[in-house]
Amino acid sequence: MLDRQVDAAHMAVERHHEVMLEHLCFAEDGAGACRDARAVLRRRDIAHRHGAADIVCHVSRRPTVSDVAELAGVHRSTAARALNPTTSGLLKRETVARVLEAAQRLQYTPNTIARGLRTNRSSTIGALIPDLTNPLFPPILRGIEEAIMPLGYTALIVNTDNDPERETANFHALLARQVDGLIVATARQHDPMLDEAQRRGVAVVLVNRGTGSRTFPLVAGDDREGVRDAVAHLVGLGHRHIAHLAGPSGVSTAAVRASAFREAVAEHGLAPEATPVVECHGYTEQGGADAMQQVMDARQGATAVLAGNDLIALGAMRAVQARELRCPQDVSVVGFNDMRFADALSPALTTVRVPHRLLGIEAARLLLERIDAPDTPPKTLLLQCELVVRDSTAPPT
Amino acid sequence: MLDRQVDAAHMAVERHHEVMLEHLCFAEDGAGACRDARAVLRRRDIAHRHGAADIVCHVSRRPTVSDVAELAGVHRSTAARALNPTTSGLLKRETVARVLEAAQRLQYTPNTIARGLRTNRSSTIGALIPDLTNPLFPPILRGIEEAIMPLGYTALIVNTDNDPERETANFHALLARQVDGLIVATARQHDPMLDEAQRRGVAVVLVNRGTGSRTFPLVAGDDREGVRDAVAHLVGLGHRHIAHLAGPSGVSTAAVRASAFREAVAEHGLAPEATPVVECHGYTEQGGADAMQQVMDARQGATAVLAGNDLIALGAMRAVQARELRCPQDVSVVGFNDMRFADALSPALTTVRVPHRLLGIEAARLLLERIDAPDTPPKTLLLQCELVVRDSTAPPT
DNA sequence: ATGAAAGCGCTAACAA
DNA sequence: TTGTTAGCGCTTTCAT
Repeated sequence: MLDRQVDAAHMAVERHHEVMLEHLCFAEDGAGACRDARAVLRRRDIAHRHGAADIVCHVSRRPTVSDVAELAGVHRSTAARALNPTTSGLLKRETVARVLEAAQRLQYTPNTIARGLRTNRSSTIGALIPDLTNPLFPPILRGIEEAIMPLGYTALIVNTDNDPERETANFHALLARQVDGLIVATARQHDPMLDEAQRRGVAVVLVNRGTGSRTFPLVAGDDREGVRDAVAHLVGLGHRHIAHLAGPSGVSTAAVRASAFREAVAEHGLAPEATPVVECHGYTEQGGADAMQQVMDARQGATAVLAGNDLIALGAMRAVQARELRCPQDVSVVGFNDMRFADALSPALTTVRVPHRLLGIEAARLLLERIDAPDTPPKTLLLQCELVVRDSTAPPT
Repeated sequence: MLDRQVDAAHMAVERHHEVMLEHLCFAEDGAGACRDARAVLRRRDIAHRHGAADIVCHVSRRPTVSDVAELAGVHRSTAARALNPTTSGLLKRETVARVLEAAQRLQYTPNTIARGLRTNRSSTIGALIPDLTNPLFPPILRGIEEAIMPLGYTALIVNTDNDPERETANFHALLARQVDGLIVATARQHDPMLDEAQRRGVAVVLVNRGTGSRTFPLVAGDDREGVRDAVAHLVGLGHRHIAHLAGPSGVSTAAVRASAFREAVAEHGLAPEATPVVECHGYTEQGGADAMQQVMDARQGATAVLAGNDLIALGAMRAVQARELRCPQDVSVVGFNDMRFADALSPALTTVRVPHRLLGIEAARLLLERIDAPDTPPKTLLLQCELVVRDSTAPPT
């Protein structure tokens, strides 16, 4: 039909097609009356004038394998086999061609949902993200997408706003959609949602943030190493009073970075009094600004701060500038993550780059592995970080 | 098992439960052998030691309505009715209670996919986004989510990278998942994907970017007004040579803003030679930097530029600084969007704020409307923009 | 107020 | 190589 051969056989099939489409209309209006009102509402009656015959046919619903089969003159299952690359080898070439052509004509697209019901797989994974507007997460999602799309998977992405209630609601929404697995960027040290996931036997991979236990695979940056590099950089510049503006407790990255900070400064022989750790109430600009106020109010002023992440660093720099102090001349600031625009801030932020896109890619890979083999012991993958020195750090004056 | 009350009735139910679970195991290993290998692989055999009875039961698959019904001692359809708030009114209170309790005990979650197959709705919408790492889009997605989640919808989000091939592939992946509708932020003036969507009768709402025709509803910022305000601001500061760094052609926002720019400068009596429009090759920093070079190379230097968006503005400011010129003293720069961190750039960017989150909310509302009533004529909704004056604009020197 | 039964679109074991 | 058949989990009409 694609190549317009004009022979009897062709004409016959052509007629068959029209009849079938008419049949579909009847099915819709007659026997199909059992469909619910919605379906009827959704139907769009697109009229095609068909050549000389001048027959108007209503394309009233999505074509199914059965429609394709009928048009191709084969059985439903044969059509299904032809449409599936893995099974199409079992069929005669000519049959496959005929079915494929029919599918094309009808603009057939398989119904993944129906397939999923049968095969018990949705080819969909869920991604739980604390906050999409935090520039840290989009690259992770890009990585995830990059890894899964070639394999026919799609990601359902949900925000949790660090709100346990939203988190559970979203979690259940994802489960109800039969996701094959979950990538979780919202993990807390003690996380009831993850306990439930464990109980239910859902495949889960954590990204960026971990939990207290080793229950799930985790892909994260090697924060410990990153902190060590950052502290070495500051000490190398001559700083002896360094504060750490830690992320909120309960989040693993905050805990790891804080503990790594204490270790690192100790290694350089700095006393705890000269290296205070202040907890921010969130991985936010405001959190950073508030914490920085405290540091500046303290008796023994720090000449440098290591922020728990770039947003905290930004808040800290603003707090510094608000007091008519200058960064880096009066206070050096180091961030964490190297989020987008870290290099466009004023001053350009010295920070520890975490390979977020790669985090996403590896997490997705691990998840797909786990979906196929749920009982392999959970791996932890720490990806290398890199200190990026820009303009927010300088020797103390 | 949850509340350890020890009375006869409870025990009875308890036994029933165990029997049922055992039954499930048998079904899995015996008659259930027709399940495919995957399903067997996925099953997790969690062993519970149950008190004194010491019975080990295997929770081998997700509970279904049938399981709930069996445990509650009612028919499948009764259980389904009880579980559905709209139909539970038809049942005796006590029956409903019994079913609900059974559901709770089994940790039952409905299978949205199976429901969708039956009802022809997936309660899922698709969102096509050019690039998630462009800070313009996350707030739109947040808005969408905010509007749809309370109604039980979830969003499948895909990136297209402005690549038509990826776009079509993703489009079909979404269709295959039976999305109820699509929110499209990737529209081009002439867009084959949208033509196909039109042919297939998919519910679509455009957000931020429109097309040449009025086929689909559109929610966008009132760019024309925003541009007018920006130009008035620059003229008010005394600028008489203003360049526009336009977005890439083919994208509606670029065309609208450019045309609005020409209108606005004409209204202020500025000659076309004094108000050149340079097209950037992308809504990117690099695009902005390259275009700014051209402007600075031109004979008649501009004292101010209106950028097509904030990324272009950022690129422009960098190009200015790279030539040892200063912004705003030598060149004033105005952006568009007021993306996140626009206020943290150096200098803080004067820009036109577009209410992105609201765009998302309204687009989602419109889409839900359209899903229920596909034949209403498409509306266009332009939301008000607001000029935010910061430090990147000043009188010419 | 509840049960019986059919069917959404697809796949896969079995049969021919 | 292809057809037959059953069933995934859910909803919904019809019957009781």
